[in-house]
Amino acid sequence: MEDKTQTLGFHPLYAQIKELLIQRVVDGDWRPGALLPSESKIAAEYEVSQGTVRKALDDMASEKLVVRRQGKGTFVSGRTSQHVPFHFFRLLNDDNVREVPVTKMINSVLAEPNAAEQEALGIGKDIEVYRVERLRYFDDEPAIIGKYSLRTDMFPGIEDLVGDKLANIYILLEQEFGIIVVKAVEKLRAVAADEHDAGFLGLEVGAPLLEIERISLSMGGKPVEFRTDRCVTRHHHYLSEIT
Amino acid sequence: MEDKTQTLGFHPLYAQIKELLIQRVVDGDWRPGALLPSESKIAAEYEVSQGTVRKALDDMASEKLVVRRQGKGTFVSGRTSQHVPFHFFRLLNDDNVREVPVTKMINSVLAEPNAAEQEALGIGKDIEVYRVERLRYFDDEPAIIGKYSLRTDMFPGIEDLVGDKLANIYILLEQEFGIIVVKAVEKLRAVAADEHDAGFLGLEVGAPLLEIERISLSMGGKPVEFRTDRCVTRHHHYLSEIT
DNA sequence: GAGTGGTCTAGACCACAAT
DNA sequence: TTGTGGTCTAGACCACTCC
Repeated sequence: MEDKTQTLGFHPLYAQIKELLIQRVVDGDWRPGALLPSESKIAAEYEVSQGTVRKALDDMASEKLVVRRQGKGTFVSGRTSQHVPFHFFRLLNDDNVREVPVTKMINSVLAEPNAAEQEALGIGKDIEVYRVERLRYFDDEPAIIGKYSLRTDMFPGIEDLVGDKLANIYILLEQEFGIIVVKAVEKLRAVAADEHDAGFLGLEVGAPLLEIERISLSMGGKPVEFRTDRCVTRHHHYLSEIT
Repeated sequence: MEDKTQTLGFHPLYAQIKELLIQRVVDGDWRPGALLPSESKIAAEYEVSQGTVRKALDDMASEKLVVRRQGKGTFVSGRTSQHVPFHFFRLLNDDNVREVPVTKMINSVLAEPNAAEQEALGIGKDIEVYRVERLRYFDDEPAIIGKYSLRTDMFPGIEDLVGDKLANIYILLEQEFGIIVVKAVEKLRAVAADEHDAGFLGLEVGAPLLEIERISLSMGGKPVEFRTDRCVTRHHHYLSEIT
């Protein structure tokens, strides 16, 4: 590491180290859940002090890109290795408990992306998406009807990975493709159930539903999934914490 | 600062410093927006190294309790001094722009708290709440009907501070009472408009509305406000970012 | 006991803001 | 020029995990 000072757009050393480390994860050098080299080894490799590496890793830990454990080491983030399989799932029941829904796939298709998918995923018509529609139950009651779309350029052959594996899509993306989803941006609206919703959810047409549109972003910052769910919020709510 | 090592429930020095500093803000030693002493002065006062103070302040900055500005100093957080007056307002229009609504007060009352208010604010019947109902407009269209309740034990005389000041309640709480709201926990549901909602919002009964229940927490961790809004999401949505 | 991350310290220098 | 926070370094020691 040279070039420690540069007045134009000053870029600290630790930030450069951080970017290099992130790049290596994105490139697949270290898979989700993998153990990174120790601080001192990384410091030696890049010829900086241990404190500088520490700042880079602490930064990454605060963004949940890695997990640090005293006495063990620093690990690439991963839903698999952590105990948070439903990290992005914000629906709680009225006792403030996160129930895990039972999922039933309705259908799936490889298709040219529609306008919404193109915009959300930042792709053109030339890249197909794999679109899955599914119904989810709480306590044998249908509660969520929705679909998600995955880009096939990043996930070739995704359409063949059917079955149980698709129950938790993020674990699948990690295990099969080494892609780590680190952030989700959601837009929420109240909508009236249409005939399609009402039929699957056992409601009257016009019943209020909570619509959740989600764009999931990988560690590299790329949008990888576009999802739309419509949820019955009679006995559940969406939890949002603002700080 | 003595007692630097203690095996049972090890509590690092910087965490102790952090707690002491927070307590001084909560106690009103430093008002919202105030300039804190420099790192070196704090370090000298508590007889620790500057690095330890730095860690405490960095921690506080990451929780948005203080704002650090190179060359100027460290400031107690405050919506007033910052440029984020609608920090907790998550409704955007469909162009992803945060419009500031026009607010019209409907009524206000000092009252014994109902069950929901008691639970949300963690108070008993003995502490009255000041309850304000209001209607908010986007582009002259009524869009949000709701009410908030403030505990009168923390905000004595709040009922006399009517008018413009109540448009932004959090700035009022900072300026008049020195209370800094640092966190909000919101529960969202889709509900059907009742006659009351429909009348104010110009909708049919049964129209879908996004209900937002909010509990606001002060820097000391006390719940200070309980709010319930019902929002028309025809041209707006609620933005939630999950990391 | 060896290795890891976590804490604490001390000092040098840089970038930024105000004077 | 002075004072602030920001970066970088080097070293000592502590707490945790595993062998």
